[in-house]
Amino acid sequence: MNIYSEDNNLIIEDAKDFDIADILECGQCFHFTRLDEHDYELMAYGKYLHIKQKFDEINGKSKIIFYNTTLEEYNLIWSDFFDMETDYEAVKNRILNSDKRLKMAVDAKSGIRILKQDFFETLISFIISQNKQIPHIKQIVHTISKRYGNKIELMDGRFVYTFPTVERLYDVSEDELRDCKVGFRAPYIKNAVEKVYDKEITSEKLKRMSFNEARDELMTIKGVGEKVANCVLLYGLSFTNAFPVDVWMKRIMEYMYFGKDTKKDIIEKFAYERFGEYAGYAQQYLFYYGRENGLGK
DNA sequence: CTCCAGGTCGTTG
DNA sequence: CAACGACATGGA
Repeated sequence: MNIYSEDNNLIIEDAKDFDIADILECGQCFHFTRLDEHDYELMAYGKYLHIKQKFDEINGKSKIIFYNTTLEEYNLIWSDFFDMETDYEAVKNRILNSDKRLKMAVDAKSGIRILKQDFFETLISFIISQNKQIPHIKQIVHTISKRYGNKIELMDGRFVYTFPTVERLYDVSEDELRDCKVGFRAPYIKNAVEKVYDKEITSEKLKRMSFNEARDELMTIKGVGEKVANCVLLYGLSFTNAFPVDVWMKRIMEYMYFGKDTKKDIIEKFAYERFGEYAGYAQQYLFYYGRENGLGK
């Protein structure tokens, strides 16, 4: 991997196990827009990023362009956000040692990385996600950001909006939330915002807890069950053993391992026994691959 | 029109 | 505990 600056842009050449489309489209985040093939803009940690990846047809190597980004900003935010310190070749080896049957999924979606997203944004986003399709979730996250986030003016004159802080959302009423089309989730969001605002729940405290303690703590929030808690643990708190089981993962795991209707907590336990600390990564390859290929119908 | 979506809650058996 | 309907909203 080779990093350098060029015309206000930051360039990374030969990044291993990195595909910006896989990373953003695999269902772990919602606050981004696809501009073109491997060309995206996204918001995270109060920043806007336009990122584009070009692949060399012959050797398969790529060049990633972080537009208008300094090395300082990359080191401060994007390196962590994109989990650049993790060796995904080692991750894949561990997963495949646990089960060779994931080879199809891992090979097909080999550019996935588990983003280290902001805890609060991840919590609210996945409360919204329940019983909704991904395009709807994205739409609602964009609406909430546009109404209550910070406005950033881009160099071309366009405006983009960061996800709001907990302090800003604290002043937003349930009716105003409903007007963002969150429906019956409005009181759930309210409850989550209050607990985080009051510092009853903080990412620092959760990160110091064991996996089970942190999950139980998250589930004290109304509207946060096992699945949403697992998503927050995996995407927003770096608990890589979290294994969210939604309708898709249930279908996929039943198709691959059980062959019959199986309860979600049995599936989750099975995954942890098989993949251990790497269960979260395994889940992401399976979810994205299985969903795209309709595994388990 | 009916069915379902990266679920969870409250209520019954 | 396990099972089941309700819950907003929008797209197929």
